[in-house]
Amino acid sequence: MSAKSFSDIPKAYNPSEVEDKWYKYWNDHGIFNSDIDETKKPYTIAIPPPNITGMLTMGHILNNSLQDIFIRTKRMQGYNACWVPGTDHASIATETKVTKFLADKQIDKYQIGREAFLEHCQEWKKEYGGIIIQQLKKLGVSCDWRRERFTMDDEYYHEVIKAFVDLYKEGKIYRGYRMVNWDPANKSAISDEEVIFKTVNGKLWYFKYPVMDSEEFVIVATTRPETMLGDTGVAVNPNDKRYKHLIGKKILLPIADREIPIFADDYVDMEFGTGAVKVTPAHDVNDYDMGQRHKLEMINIFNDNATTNNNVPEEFQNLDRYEVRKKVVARMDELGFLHMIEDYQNKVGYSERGNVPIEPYLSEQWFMKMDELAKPAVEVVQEGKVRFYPKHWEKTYFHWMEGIRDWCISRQLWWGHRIPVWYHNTKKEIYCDVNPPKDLQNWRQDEDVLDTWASSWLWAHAIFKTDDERKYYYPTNTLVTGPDIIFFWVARMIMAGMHFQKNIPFSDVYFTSIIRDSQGRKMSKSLGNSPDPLDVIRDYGADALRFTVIYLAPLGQDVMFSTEKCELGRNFANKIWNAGRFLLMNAEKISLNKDLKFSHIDFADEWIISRLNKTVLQLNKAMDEFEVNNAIKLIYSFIWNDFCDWYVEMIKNRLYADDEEIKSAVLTRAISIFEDALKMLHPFMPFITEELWQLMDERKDGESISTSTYPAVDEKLIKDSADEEMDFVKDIITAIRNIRGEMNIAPSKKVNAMIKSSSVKEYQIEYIKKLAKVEKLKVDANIQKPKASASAVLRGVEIFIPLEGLIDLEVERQKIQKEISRLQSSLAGIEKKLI
RNA sequence: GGGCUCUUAGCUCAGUUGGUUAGAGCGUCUGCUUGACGUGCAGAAGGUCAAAGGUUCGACUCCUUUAGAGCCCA
Repeated sequence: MSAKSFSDIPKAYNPSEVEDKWYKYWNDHGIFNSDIDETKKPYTIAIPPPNITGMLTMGHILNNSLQDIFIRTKRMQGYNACWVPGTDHASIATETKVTKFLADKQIDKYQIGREAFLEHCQEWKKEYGGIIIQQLKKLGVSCDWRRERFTMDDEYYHEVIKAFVDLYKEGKIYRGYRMVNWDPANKSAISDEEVIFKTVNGKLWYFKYPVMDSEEFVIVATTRPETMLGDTGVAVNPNDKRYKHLIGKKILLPIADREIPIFADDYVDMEFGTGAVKVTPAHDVNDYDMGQRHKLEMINIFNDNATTNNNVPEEFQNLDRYEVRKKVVARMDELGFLHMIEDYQNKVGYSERGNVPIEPYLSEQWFMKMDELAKPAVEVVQEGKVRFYPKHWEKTYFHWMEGIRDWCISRQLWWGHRIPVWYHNTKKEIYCDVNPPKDLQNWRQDEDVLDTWASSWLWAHAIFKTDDERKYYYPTNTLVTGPDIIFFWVARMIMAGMHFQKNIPFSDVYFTSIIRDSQGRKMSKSLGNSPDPLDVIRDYGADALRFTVIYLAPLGQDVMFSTEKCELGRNFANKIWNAGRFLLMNAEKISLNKDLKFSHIDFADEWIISRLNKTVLQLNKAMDEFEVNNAIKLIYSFIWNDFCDWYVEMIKNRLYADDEEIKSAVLTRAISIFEDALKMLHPFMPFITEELWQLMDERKDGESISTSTYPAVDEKLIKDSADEEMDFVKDIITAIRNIRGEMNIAPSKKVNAMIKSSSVKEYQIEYIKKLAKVEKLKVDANIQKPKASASAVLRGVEIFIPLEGLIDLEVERQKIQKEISRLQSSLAGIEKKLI
């Protein structure tokens, strides 16, 4: 065996030259591909499909680095590792984007119609939808790209429609006129999970409502005065003495001139406002419930874009909800019905995508019944068949599952999976099937599409096209995702898995950290505090970025990231590079011989071999427990502290000596240990490890560290005695270095040292001399401390270093005297304070 | 209002089932072109483990309370 020439290799590692080369190599040789192989155990990951409108963020970097670490580790450990990539169609996001894109070209979505619009969407997807995938490749992710899926691919589309039809036929999907969260910007319903509550500084308006056949008024407080136009009742608490006499009476609603009842309901909080509540059943969820209980009229006063409709007096019609608010308040004031206005902080629901306040709105929507679907999904987590990391997310999961409400799955959009329901033109018939009705001319299809999550909840199994594939690869093993989509996606995927596949979709869920900036703020586009990962990769290298993010991200903890922190990863890469460079430079002069790998072994070799095996053992344990952050710290410390700081320094004596066989044995062994270190590190930093591994030996075309054998642990080689001996020697060396530092002995000056001990072995002395820069080292159990010497005591031995001639004793004496005075005066000061 | 998480060195974080002297990286200070590496080497300083109480032979670790920060749900 012989290593490649290394003389012209630069002192500093340059990632950009290396990364693209190996990514292409891996792809060209199909390293990442996986096919059914019954002789191997599969290990499968389904990527959380990024949105086709998305751009690579630091969140993606963390998430996909983790998946790559898992999949590469298992691949090297001999599993049939399969990582399926893909994207989702992001109904609302894409439709918003394409609509805007067309509007910029003066094209109106409604004028061109559904079919033409969808063609534009497809084109847009072709043009921009793959950007994020290309960006991901820069990170080095080892997906099987032949398997790339999209949630609107034909097979996937069919799978989504089939799921709808099945659930419809089982009675789990129904259509209803219900109150939903309406996004007036997108003119679509959204699910509860897509509503984000924001605290806003608003007002509380107090209105005086005149009681009929009485001189009295009831004062009601509201944050949304405009909805009074749709009021159909006033509610009070049945126990409220203030209003008891009014229950059953009527109010003449101002402006609308409508007679509405005063009634009692337990829901009303006597403490809030005046204790009397105006009730608008068509525009508030709680009011809706009360309206149902008391059979109140429901008057919808808004159009789908949140302007007023013709259910309000003419002069208030066709106004935006905030304009009509002003107008109502002004009119109430004119009429003398405005009692007062207070400042008030309240929480307003905003649409996640549209970023406008949502409107509780009555409309015809499709819902999925969730209680029965949730049950098995709760059980598999309780039983530990699906495990969460960190475990505490289980509580959040159970809590949501227990209070789960029916899922509004219809969206008033065009881009997405169109609901497979047809209504007969003349008869009152509904048809639901994967295939359209045969006499299509007599039917019209439901206009709505499905919520994107109602397609991606099938992801874990729908990515596999054939039954054979599903049988082999499903359930997948590990899901890596953010806790922010635990309800949106994780919970629903478990439900889908249990319902459609009668099996869990994955056994382990790793919830990632949230990446924040150095001030702890969430990274966001609007703040502009998110670095572009591609810039970071260009400046530091993908390996350095991956390393840094993982090093900074302990399980379950947020990460404070800033680009400069990538120096950590870059420096580590450079360190490894130079360790490799050292070995290869020696390999140009020393011939290697694998037969000598375990010959001429001394305690330093035993120690590093012990450390290696122990590191792999701990590493395996950390990876099994998903402690990726611990794992990388183990590797880091093995490579930098054990291998570079100590072992490499310790083999130099033998490498620069004369015995060719010893030289060969030592270097061969060091390279072998280094190769194992590269293998351990490869899942974390794939590029630099591949580059060095390729340089360390002649490799055949198509060979890769990715498919080499993962280091195996030999527990017999883990020797506490070797660790102890090494620690002893290290402590002596450190103690001497310490004295040298304290005494200001120039590093270029050699010292003489004496160790009072009988336990220092002859063969350890050379190492101590070399690493502590000692000229003469005398070891004896009966040494007396010489005059004018510095000393240290450790582990039952005493070390003396005669200082005469090395330093100016008078100068040192003065220095020490000065220090004594300083300490004495500071002590006196402290004692004074204590009295 | 309910739930979850966090508070350890100047900063960002580790700290395994309670057990000698609480660790790392960055930053700071002192030295160093020592035949891989100044993206480096050697050495050093720096901590009442948020506060109080409790359990224990022993608490950063377990329990209770308090204060502060963040997230989720209502």
